[in-house]
Amino acid sequence: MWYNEIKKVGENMDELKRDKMNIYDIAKLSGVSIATVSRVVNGSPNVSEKTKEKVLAVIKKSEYTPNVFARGLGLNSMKMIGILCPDISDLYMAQAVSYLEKRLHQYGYDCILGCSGHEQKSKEHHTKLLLSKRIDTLIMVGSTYAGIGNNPREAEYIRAAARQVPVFLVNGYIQGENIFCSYGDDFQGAYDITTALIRRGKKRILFLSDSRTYSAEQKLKGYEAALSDAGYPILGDLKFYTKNDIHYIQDILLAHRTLEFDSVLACNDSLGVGALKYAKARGIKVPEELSVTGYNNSVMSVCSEPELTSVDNHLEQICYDTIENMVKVLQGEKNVEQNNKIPCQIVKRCSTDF
Amino acid sequence: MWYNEIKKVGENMDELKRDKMNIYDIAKLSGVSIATVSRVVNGSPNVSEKTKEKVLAVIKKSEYTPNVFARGLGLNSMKMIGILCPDISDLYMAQAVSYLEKRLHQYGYDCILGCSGHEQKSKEHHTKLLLSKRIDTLIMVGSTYAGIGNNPREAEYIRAAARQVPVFLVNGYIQGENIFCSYGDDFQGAYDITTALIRRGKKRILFLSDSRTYSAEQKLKGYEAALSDAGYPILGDLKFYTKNDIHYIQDILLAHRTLEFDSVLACNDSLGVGALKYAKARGIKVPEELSVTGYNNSVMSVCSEPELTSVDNHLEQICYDTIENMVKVLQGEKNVEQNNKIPCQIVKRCSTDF
DNA sequence: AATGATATTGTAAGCGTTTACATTACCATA
DNA sequence: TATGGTAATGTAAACGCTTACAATATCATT
Repeated sequence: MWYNEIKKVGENMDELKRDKMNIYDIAKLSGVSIATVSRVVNGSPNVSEKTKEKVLAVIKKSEYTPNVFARGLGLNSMKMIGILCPDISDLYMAQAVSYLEKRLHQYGYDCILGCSGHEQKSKEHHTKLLLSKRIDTLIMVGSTYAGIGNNPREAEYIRAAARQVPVFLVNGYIQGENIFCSYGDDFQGAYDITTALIRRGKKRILFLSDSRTYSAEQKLKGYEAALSDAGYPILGDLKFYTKNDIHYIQDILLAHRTLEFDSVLACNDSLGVGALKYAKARGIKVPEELSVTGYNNSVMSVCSEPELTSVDNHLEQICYDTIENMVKVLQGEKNVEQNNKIPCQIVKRCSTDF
Repeated sequence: MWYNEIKKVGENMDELKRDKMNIYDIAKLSGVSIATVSRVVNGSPNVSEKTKEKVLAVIKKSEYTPNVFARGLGLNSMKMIGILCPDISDLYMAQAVSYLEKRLHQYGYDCILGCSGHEQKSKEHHTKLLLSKRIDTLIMVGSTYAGIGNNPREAEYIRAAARQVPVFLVNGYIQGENIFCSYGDDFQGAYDITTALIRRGKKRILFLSDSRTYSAEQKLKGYEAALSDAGYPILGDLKFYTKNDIHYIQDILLAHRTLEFDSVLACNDSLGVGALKYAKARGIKVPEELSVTGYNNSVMSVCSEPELTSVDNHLEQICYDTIENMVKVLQGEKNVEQNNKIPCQIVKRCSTDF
């Protein structure tokens, strides 16, 4: 065998431990062929009990770990999932990645993380990089810009990625072959919040958002639908777009003195906290004079004073479903749900009086 | 060549695009050998300009991507860094991972993320998993339990890992061969905060912590040193250990009615916010009657009311240094700093009167 | 035109697995 | 004891790259 001529393998196991062992070493030490070692390692049933024990003993003693690169070459998979996340320092996305990783791990997958930032170019670049690592599937965290023609390019590159591996969107929504979405029903969430505010007699609800993502658009639609259903007008000046920075929000609201509103529906908790800061700065009492609601039910909503009424969109469930679907797809199951919408739930705290 | 007999490769490139191309396909299409293709792909200087262009054109047209598994096999590296993070949903660690990933990416490395939780067993398990993926180095985020004999086992398994690949601790501290630490000088941070409180006449400073990590121990020592230097006694009942949960902290402090303190030095912002909630619940005015300081300067410190004075320990710098050191080590540089301590800085906000 | 140096390209071994297929061992049955 | 079937094991090709070394091309000198 060419192999033995290259590596002069001694008989003494202690001596061997120095270098990384390979399957030939194990085979030799246990007196079987590499095929048998491979079978043992991979839990094949076609190995006699005696042989299995013998090989396992050697493996244990020699601290052998199969080379994942070689295995990857043979199987064309390393059981690696790519996770693309615009910003892992964002509380919500970090939470998502945490849930995803946990579940992936339970299924024996590892994840390689790409933090792309929010720019289109950069997202595409990171996607390419992840794909070049021969990941088994790609999970994209965070809402997509697939609103009314807002960013047609995003849909395109995601569909392109889906031609290579199954793509799973966490809180994104794009339809296409090999694309699977799981997301919170933000239309309903915003509808419910708006309705609750209306019931408490609010007339001018400020819709506070920082982006034009699919998720944000759904919230907007829910907000508008609730207003319509209550027979209220939809006012353009009450749709307020700003930067996601607490103090910036405070300042910009302070600057718009003429803008009148009796409540704020913020599209995330950070925006909600910004609104609270504004109220504090102007000496407006919350919730007596102003109701404020956040969104996502993050830890921020519980840091503020008063604590922020928010919407829990069951991120854990979303992530869980994502991985379940992924496993199904990888197992070749047909007819996996491509459009998994999960209901939201209002979490009442002290920034509202309902 | 055996190869051509297996895959009947047509001359028409469009026809080829169906399956993934490999280096033989590219070689054939460009009329060169695979060695030359490899050289072009890896930017070797020993290729004529003409050939390079020709090959690159084919590569582009055929959308060829080198197989990372095969490359990994040959080079015994996939340019992959393992990041072990106890809890990626923790703001501080998520921020760290974000910084690390960004910098790694600039150096052409990808990172595979393992979220281990805080338990020893689980950490060891995840470490093994990461190592089995043949990562180039291992980065461990979060403080280690290497305090005064608190968890001797942790040091052991980290040293074991360091026998396989270089290990980099972000905010951890363990000495050993092949182990490189970068961390904030929390002794100094706590010392400075404590001194500032003392200067404002505080007599009974509550030291609020949730763990016995190296970092927490350093803070404790800084706190005690500052007290000593000011000629103050170190009182056991003022060292308060609790769970890291805002409402739990509020409740437990409320329950300890007899415990008197005029200021709180919290070991992280979450604990600090808990203390603020406690003050609010008891109607104690902050900062007039009670000063509260947090630690880490996270977004939480700016959500609360009043906003929390905190300590910025320059996480970005820590992460940056970590990667710089890592690259040096991988380049075979000798004498890389194994003990990189970075100064902290107080960020004054409204929860203190200094 | 022959020579030698250098630039460019090619050949084939090696990386460590998996697995189809071939071979051998084992055992019950005729 | 021969026979056939099954269980266990082994052999060798295949995965797609890198790279040492060999071979050839190129070109300026003599």
